[in-house]
Amino acid sequence: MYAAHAPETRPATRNAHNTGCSGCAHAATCQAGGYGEATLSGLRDIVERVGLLRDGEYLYRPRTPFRALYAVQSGMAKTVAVDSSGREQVLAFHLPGELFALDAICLGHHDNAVIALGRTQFCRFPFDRLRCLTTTQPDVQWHLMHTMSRQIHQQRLSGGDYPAEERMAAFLTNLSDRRTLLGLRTDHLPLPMSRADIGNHLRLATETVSRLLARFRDARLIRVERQGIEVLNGKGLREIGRHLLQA
Amino acid sequence: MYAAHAPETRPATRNAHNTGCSGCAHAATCQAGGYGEATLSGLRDIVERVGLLRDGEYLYRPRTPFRALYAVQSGMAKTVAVDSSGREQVLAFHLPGELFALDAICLGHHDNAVIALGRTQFCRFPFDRLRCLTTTQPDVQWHLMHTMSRQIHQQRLSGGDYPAEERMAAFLTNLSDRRTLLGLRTDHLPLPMSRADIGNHLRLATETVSRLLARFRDARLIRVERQGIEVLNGKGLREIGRHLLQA
DNA sequence: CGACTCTTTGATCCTGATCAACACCGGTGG
DNA sequence: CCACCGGTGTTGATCAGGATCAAAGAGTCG
Repeated sequence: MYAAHAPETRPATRNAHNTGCSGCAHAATCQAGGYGEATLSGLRDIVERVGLLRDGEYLYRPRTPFRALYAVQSGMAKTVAVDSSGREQVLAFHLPGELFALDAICLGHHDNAVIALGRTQFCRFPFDRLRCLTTTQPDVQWHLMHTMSRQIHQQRLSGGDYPAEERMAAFLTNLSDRRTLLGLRTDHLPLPMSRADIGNHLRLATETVSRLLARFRDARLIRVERQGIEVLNGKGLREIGRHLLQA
Repeated sequence: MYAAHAPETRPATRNAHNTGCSGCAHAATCQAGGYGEATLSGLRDIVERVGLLRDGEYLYRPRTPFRALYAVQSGMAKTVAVDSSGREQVLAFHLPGELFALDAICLGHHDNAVIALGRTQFCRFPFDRLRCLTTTQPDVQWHLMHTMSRQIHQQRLSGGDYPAEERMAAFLTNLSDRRTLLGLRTDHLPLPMSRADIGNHLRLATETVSRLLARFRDARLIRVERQGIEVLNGKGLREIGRHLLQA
């Protein structure tokens, strides 16, 4: 609950006409609106901007009606599910351009929460408009399906039964790879989430996260900072996590 | 490897005109072709039947080009991924009517295998025809998206960090619930997969699977048989796995 | 029947969780 | 400016859930 101190927020939603994708640093690689720039331009017309949200603020909460898909525009966010006993599970961390809330389509409402990690802005794709688009533009439809397929594919990796060290290394390498796709630096990985969040996501105790980072530090693989790490030996890190990667 | 003894098979593919969905016991509840019977009839025209495959035979293997989506028609199947070190991971078990291979859409090829558990028949939906359908029939498109969303949603459950006993109970209850949807008996659950498969899927050693089943037996929750279990107290089972269920 | 595989049960071990204590940082107010 | 304070991160000591090792029982198929 440490990062969820903010009360229910109704963040400002501005129309895209003010802030189109043309000014977005990730427009070219955005999984939500990007890819073929000309062909998918329909998406750019329906996108809205949400935010700015600050650390710990909610984009949406469980039991909220499903109205739109989202992507991070800048910053970072986490998806958190809460089970019947109140235990939280960090399902994913989202980087700019990565589409989420796809799981809510079949339910009609969100059954998990999305919370900003640090100052974060979002792109919002109203679903009714999206449905109109997909019926008229087959490539938008195809693109969405592609994205959903990718998500089904990716999730399978996180289920595996691998030692803690390998899961940790794979997690960091995966983050690095996703940043590469976005054209961001990979010698330094910001980790705006808490150690508890990382541990929860990887099924590890926070103490174990600390210890593993310390172990990687002692092996000269990384330099540990409070809100991130500096990658000294990405190859070595990838080697440790290789079994979990690229499937 | 015990259940993968069969050599590469080229199972007979018959056209649907011979064996339409009208004769299928699961037509009404089939997640692939069913739901609205009249509206989605387009799917019925493109479906082909594959099989009969026997225990351990492959429907497809990794690195096979992606040409179609599949569903189980009768019997049961498992999806198995193999990582770079050769270790296998059982990603899912498939019951009749459940669509799979959705993860291959984004890759263009299958990166895991589907293997029959006992005598099993499959429905095959050629993807090029499916794409044609979705462009002309919005409800087919919507249906597919719905199914993919559901799969994204479901998978998140299997990632959680819960004690072995809860995972096992949740697994059995989940199987039971899925059978309920299909209108099948739930007082007896066939388990045509090996204990090793179950354990792999749940991140448990086969010995632990055995011990947990024995524990449930001693608690009068189930009666253990070789290829399945008899459910004596489904409520009790659900109670143990409640944290993992229904999210 | 006999060879083989799968399952069950028991004994021991080990990875990572839990418990505990301390260090660090950021903010607040004296 | 520094003392204080609460939240977060690190490190050490102990514990336990489930893995692994080992061996015997139960189907299955020749």
